[in-house]
Amino acid sequence: MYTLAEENYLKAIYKLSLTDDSVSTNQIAAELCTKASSVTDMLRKLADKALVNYARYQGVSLTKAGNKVALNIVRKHRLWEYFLVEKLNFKWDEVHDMAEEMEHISSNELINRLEEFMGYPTRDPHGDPIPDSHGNFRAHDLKPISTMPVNAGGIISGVRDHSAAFLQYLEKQNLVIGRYITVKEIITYDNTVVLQMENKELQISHEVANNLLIAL
Amino acid sequence: MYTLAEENYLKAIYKLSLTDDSVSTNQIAAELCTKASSVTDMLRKLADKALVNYARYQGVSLTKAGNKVALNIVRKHRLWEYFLVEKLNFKWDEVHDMAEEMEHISSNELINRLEEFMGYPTRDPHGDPIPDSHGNFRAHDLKPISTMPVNAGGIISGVRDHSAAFLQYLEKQNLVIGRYITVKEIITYDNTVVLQMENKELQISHEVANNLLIAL
DNA sequence: ATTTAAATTTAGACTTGTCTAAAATTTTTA
DNA sequence: TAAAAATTTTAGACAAGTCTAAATTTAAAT
Ligand SMILES: [Mn+2]
Ligand SMILES: [Mn+2]
Ligand SMILES: [Mn+2]
Ligand SMILES: [Mn+2]
Repeated sequence: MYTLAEENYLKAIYKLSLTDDSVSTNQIAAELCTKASSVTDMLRKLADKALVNYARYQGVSLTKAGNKVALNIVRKHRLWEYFLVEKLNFKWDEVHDMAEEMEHISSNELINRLEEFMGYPTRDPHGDPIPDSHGNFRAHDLKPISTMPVNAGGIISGVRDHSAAFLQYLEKQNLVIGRYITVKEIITYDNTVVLQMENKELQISHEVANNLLIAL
Repeated sequence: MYTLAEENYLKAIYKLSLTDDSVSTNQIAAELCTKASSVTDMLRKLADKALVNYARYQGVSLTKAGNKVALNIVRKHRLWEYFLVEKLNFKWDEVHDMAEEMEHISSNELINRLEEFMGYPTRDPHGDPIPDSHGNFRAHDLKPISTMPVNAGGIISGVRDHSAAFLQYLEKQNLVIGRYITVKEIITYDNTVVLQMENKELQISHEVANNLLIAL
């Protein structure tokens, strides 16, 4: 239905739209590791197909149709990531690039059957919600550990940084999805957070605390 | 590593090489539903990359390197088909087009894990052999039913025609992989073959008998 | 309110893969 | 073996997607 490039642009705009209302040409270029001029060309094409609202120099947003396409790609990406981790025993830091290819397999019937095969999971390995076949999902309220007060506790439920390096660090420290932690102390000097975990105490930098999400 | 187009050409040449020693431009064009001029262009590129032996007007064959690439694509195609049928409950006539896309997912680690997950199957849903990770497979000796003499028996083990229409017909008649049949009679008028199956007698046309394979 | 800087778009070019139409080569047939 | 037919290749064009460099527009700073 849509080309690989179109799908990647729509997904990038979707992702950037989560934090910004209108998305800029340069933001998209950075997200896709491409050049602003290439982005402009594609935005014209997507606007012609009524997938984005675009007026030159004014930024871009997804139309209803564009949002639907983007959500379906996100759905496929996250279901394949779940498959790779739960069925093929990959680690959570290994699956992104593979899912990046697999999300473009066109058949919706295939992805629906895969979803059924896996028992209708609602979160991918990184804690991100998996849209159902109608594009609906429950966006859970998460906040970074860096915003928690001393003595507050919660369950690790997501990450902001999906890089392999960060995920590997978390895994090593046992900071994985589902684990309960409490904030024991915040060191004012550099905002290092001292966490109390099940059996040990652990200090994490503000940077890490800012990228690790807790369920409200 | 290789583009989608390159992979499709290599696979087509591989397939055609099974019956012919040297493959012609027109054969490839027919196989890929493209034009002879497009094929010529690609053959030059593949020859530059040392994936095919090509001298203009002389036909083409795969080099060792090209054969290895082609076999890996065939391996992926057949493992994904097996997955779709055995794990996601698709019918054998529904999986080809999906596998046609999935065979281009690049990760070999992924396909090796998938193979392990499924218990190292050796045949795809259509009876075709699945090459292992080194490209080795046992090419079984099969012959069409149309070559069997009266009273000969054997196990249905493969098909020559992979079209959905043919596969659906076979399924309907219970002529599926693994079933034992004997040739009861051959009607000389039009070479219709009368089969004795477990519980019933069935007449199949010469055309069908020619596309349905029995293990020797 | 100008000037400067940053962001964005346009112009023009390039690559991959495809096509049609014409030319060249090989194969077939007479 | 020479003409006819079929196959294959070349020439030239096009669409998708990308890039660099230059021009335009918007935003920021004097
Ligand atoms: Mn991912
Ligand atoms: Mn994810
Ligand atoms: Mn197939
Ligand atoms: Mn098959």
